[in-house]
Amino acid sequence: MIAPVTLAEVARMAGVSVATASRALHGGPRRPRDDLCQRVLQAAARLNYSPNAAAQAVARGHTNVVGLIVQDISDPYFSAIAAGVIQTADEHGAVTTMADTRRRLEREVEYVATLRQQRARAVILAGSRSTDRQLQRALQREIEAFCANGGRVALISQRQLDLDTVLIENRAGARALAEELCKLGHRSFAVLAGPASLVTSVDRLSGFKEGLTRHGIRLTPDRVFRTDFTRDGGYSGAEAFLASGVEAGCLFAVNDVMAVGAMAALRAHGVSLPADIAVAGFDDIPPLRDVVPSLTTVHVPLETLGVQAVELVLSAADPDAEPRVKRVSGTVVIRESTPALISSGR
Amino acid sequence: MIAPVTLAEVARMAGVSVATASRALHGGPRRPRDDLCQRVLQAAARLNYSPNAAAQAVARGHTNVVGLIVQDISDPYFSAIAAGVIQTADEHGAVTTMADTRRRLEREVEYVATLRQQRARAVILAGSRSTDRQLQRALQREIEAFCANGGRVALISQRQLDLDTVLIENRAGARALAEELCKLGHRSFAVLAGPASLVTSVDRLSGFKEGLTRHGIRLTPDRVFRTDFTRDGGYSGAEAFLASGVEAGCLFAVNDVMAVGAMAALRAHGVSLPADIAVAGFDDIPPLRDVVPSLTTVHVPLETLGVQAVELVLSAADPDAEPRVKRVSGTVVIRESTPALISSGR
DNA sequence: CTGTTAGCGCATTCAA
DNA sequence: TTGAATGCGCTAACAG
Repeated sequence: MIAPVTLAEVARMAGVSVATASRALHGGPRRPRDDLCQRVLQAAARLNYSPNAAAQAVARGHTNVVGLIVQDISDPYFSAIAAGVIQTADEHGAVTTMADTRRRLEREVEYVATLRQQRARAVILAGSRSTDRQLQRALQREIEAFCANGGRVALISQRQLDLDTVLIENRAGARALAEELCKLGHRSFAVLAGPASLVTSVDRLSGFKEGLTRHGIRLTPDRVFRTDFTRDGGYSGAEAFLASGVEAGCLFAVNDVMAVGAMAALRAHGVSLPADIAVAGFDDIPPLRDVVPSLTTVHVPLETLGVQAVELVLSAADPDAEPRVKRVSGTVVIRESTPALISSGR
Repeated sequence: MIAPVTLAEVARMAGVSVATASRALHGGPRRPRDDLCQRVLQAAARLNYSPNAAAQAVARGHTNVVGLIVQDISDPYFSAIAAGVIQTADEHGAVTTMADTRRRLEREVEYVATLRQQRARAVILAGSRSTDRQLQRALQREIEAFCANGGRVALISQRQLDLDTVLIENRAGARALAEELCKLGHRSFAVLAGPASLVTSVDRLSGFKEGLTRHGIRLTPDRVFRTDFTRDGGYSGAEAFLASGVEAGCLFAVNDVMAVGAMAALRAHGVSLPADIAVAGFDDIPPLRDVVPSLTTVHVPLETLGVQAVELVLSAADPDAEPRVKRVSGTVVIRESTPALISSGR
């Protein structure tokens, strides 16, 4: 391992001081004379010089690293968000570092700590917040420490901890979906919900209930099946639903991956879709385009979520101004999985 | 932005020198006396000290950053690999930085350069190599510069540039697939291939041809449709196939996302699957579980690919020993999309 | 076993 | 405009 070329070597070859070399390379306001700049640039090129980002960070006091923490990068929900984050950070000349909690929310705390060590310029926490107070406290402490050092933080999900956030209107979206389904003539429902500790799941569930209530329908507890917030969770949840004997004309899974898993389970058990039962999801993840029957859902501009989070976190902002909130609403998209019921009388 | 707590402050509070504080925090062989360690640890805790990773990197001469460069993180192929990389890097105490070329292979060069600035410990290039000589040269130059500084590099795809690589046996996999399809009784084929500049596509196509040849079938050029290596590419490719009037009983898409897109197109044009035509893909991406009819493909352990790449790149290795190659073979998985033909006489 | 000292590579203030 | 000097936070030889 040959030691990398340093600024000093470039300066020497160019016959100038390191200060001049530094300034020439930066091209800022304090630009040296043109001919000197040329010499430095040439020397740098000839030596194949590459500035040491770590050293720059130490000297300058901050990095250009954006940390992204997701729950599961192989989930299309998160990979879509990640695409937006990576792309946008890159456009801003920032580097994206990624951590994956594998759905173990308590690990978010560790990762924020790691990012603090990296002196990341910002961290973006994507995914549902937890209802666990203890966890909230721990995360808050860690984030405060991070922010105390000048770091910026943004949440993609719910407003919590008083931070910049890209807020997804889960409740309103689910409510609207429920109403649309009712208008389609559906009257009996069952829901595949995620863990009670996930705010996203809680919000979507309660929003859905509200929507039904407006149409005089009450969703009894025995019609709510809790499982993992994943495709497999949807699968087993649907099986539980089937085994329960609950009669429902429409099954709402609180997110698309669960809905897709549920459809697979239903199909595997001889239920034909959408003839025997209607199914709806939430998120409108990209791969949904190829699901058959096409799935009714609530569209959320996932990639945009990532873009906005980066813009929020990278935009110059008063150190302690009010946290900004970008509200993102979902749009109900009715597709083949929830056909209108002729008997609805509409 | 309050300046972060430094080691010096911790040392002062603990009443020891920075060297001692550093050693106490590291817990290496040169551990200070027990009581001193305690004092340091306590001071660090009380001050909520967080070591400056950038400074450590500068002093130590290297980072613990692993850079991952993918073509498209929202493609399940890459997100699965990324999951493996992130997870494994984390287990090794390394941080993963991610770049996404958005399928513009020439950007790999830029990203390697960026990673060199970060003084990343290693970089992993996932995705097909290019057949473009010029591009190969540029990338090689950049990688050599990176390696000259002690960085390690691993490729996930094809052996190229004489580097450690997790090699996917595309040709053999495609060949085996073709043979299996023939054994199933299929006799007329068409292929949806990617750009001729992608080695992965080229290899799979030629492997497939070889397999057919062994069964006395020749794949004429008019039966090969070139499109993008994406879901949409598969969609439009299938449309081109349909429009061409080519008769084929089985359509092979060189990767699963293309196959899925193709199935959508076929279906949209009134072709029923698998009755009217058989379809096969390659990779066995996770979301394939929920495709109907289930897709015949060549299974590749994607997440494992990422794991192995990290292990390759993070394992102590002689600086200039022979590049290591981990061969990963694909396994043909016959599913519903390619039913056996009764008329095959088997 | 602990403290002192000298860098690491770079940005930047302060003189010249 | 340019250069010399200082500091960033930390690690690692070196010395006591």
